[in-house]
Amino acid sequence: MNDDAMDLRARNKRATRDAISNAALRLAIEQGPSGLALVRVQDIASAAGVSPRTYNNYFSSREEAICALQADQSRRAGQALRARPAGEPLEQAVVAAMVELYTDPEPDRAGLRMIMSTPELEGEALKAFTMAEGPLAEAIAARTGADPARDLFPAVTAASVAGAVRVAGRHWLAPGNTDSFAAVLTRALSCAFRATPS
Amino acid sequence: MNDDAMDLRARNKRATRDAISNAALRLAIEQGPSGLALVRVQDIASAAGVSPRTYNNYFSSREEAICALQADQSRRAGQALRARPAGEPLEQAVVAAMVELYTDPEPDRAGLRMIMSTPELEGEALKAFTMAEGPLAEAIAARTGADPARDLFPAVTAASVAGAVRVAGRHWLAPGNTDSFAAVLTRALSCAFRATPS
DNA sequence: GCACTTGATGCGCGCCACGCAAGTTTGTGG
DNA sequence: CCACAAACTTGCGTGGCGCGCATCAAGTGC
Repeated sequence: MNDDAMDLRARNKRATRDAISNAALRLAIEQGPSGLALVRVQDIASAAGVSPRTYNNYFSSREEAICALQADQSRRAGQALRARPAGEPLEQAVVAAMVELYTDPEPDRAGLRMIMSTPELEGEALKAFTMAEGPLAEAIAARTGADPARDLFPAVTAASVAGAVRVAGRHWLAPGNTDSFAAVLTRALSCAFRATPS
Repeated sequence: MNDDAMDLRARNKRATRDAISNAALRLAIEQGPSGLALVRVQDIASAAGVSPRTYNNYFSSREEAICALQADQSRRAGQALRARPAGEPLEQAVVAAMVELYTDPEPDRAGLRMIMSTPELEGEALKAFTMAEGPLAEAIAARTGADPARDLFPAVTAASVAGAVRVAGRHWLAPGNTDSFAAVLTRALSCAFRATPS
C-alpha cells in the first residue's frame, strides 16, 4: 500500500488512476451538480494528461471516476477497525475507527456535496459508501468471533455503520450546520448502535 | 394509488411503465447476470410492445428499468410502517411492516439474484433499496415525535433498516439457505436494532 | 543487453440518451 | 355529439460513450 512497497509499474498505475480521479472530481466540482453533463470524458482525460482510451482502461464511466476517491477511502474501513486495540469494546472501536478514517483530513464540502447531492451520481455514491461494508463486516466478525457465513450480525452492523456515515455526511452538508464532521459522525454512529432516540 | 383512483391517462402510463420494467427484468433474468449486455434497449421495448423512444421516456437506462419494480416496492416502506397500529413499539412495528412489505409475495429468487448479484446493476440496486430510507425516516420521525431536521435518529434508523433488508436478501440468496425470507429478514432486523451478536 | 510482460494509445464499431417535431389518443366544454 | 386542448407516442438525427483490437512504448527478470 505504501508507495515504496510496490514496483515502478504499480506506482505509475496508481499515479495515473489518482490523476484521473482527481481531475474528474475537480472538473465536476467546477461545473457543479447541475452541469455534470458538461464534463466530457475528453476533458477529464486531457486534464489528467492521458488519452481518452486510457481513462477508459481505469474507469468505465465518468461517475465511477468522480467517486473513486470516496470509494477508496471507504475500502479502508476494515483496516481502520483492525487498527484499533483488540480489547476495546466494539462500539467504541468502530466509532474511533470511522472518525479517524473519515475526518483525516476533514472532508471537502464541495467534493462531498458534489458526490452526495448530484442525482446522476447517486448510484455511484452509494456504491462508494457501501464499499466499506464488506471489509468492515469481516473486521467486525474477526473482532467478535462471529461466523460470517451463519451470523447476520457482522454484515448488518457494517451496513448500519456505513448508513450512519452517509446520513452524517448529508446532515453535515445541510445548510446552517456548524458542527465538525467528527461530531456529527459520532452522533450518527451512536444512533446506529442504539436505534433509539438520542 | 388504486387503479380506479386515477384517470385513464394515469392508468395507461402506469401500465406502460409496468410493462416495460417487467419486460426488462424478464429479459435480464433470461440472459442471466453474465449476459446483461445482450439485453438491448430495442429488445426491452419490443417485448413491452412499445417503441424504443417511448421506453426512453420512462427510463433513462436499462439498469433503471430492470430495478424499477424493486424500487417501487421500497418506496412503499413509509406507508407500510404508517399502517401499523400507533401504539405498537417502534421495533415491533418496523419488523412487522418490513416483513409484510417484502414477503408479500415471497420474493422471486431469480429476480432478486439478478438484481443483487450483477455487478453492472449494483448502483441501481443500491438506489432501489435506499429509496426506502426517505419515507421510512419520515414515518419513524412521525411515530416517535422526532424532528427530522435536528435528530439523526430517524434517518440513521431508516438506513440501518434498509441495510438490514439488503443483507437479509443477500443471505437468503446464499446457496444452502432453506429459511423463508420472512425468517431471515426478522433475524437481520433484530440485529439492526440491537447491534450486538445474536 | 535481450526477450517478455504490461500498460498506453489510436481507430473503429455498435449502442444509447435525448432534443425536436410531427402524429395520435384522451379528457373537456359547449 | 363534436371540436379543441392537453398529454402521450413515435421517428429521426446527433453527440457521446464503452470497449474490442491491433500497435507501440516502457519496465522487468534473466
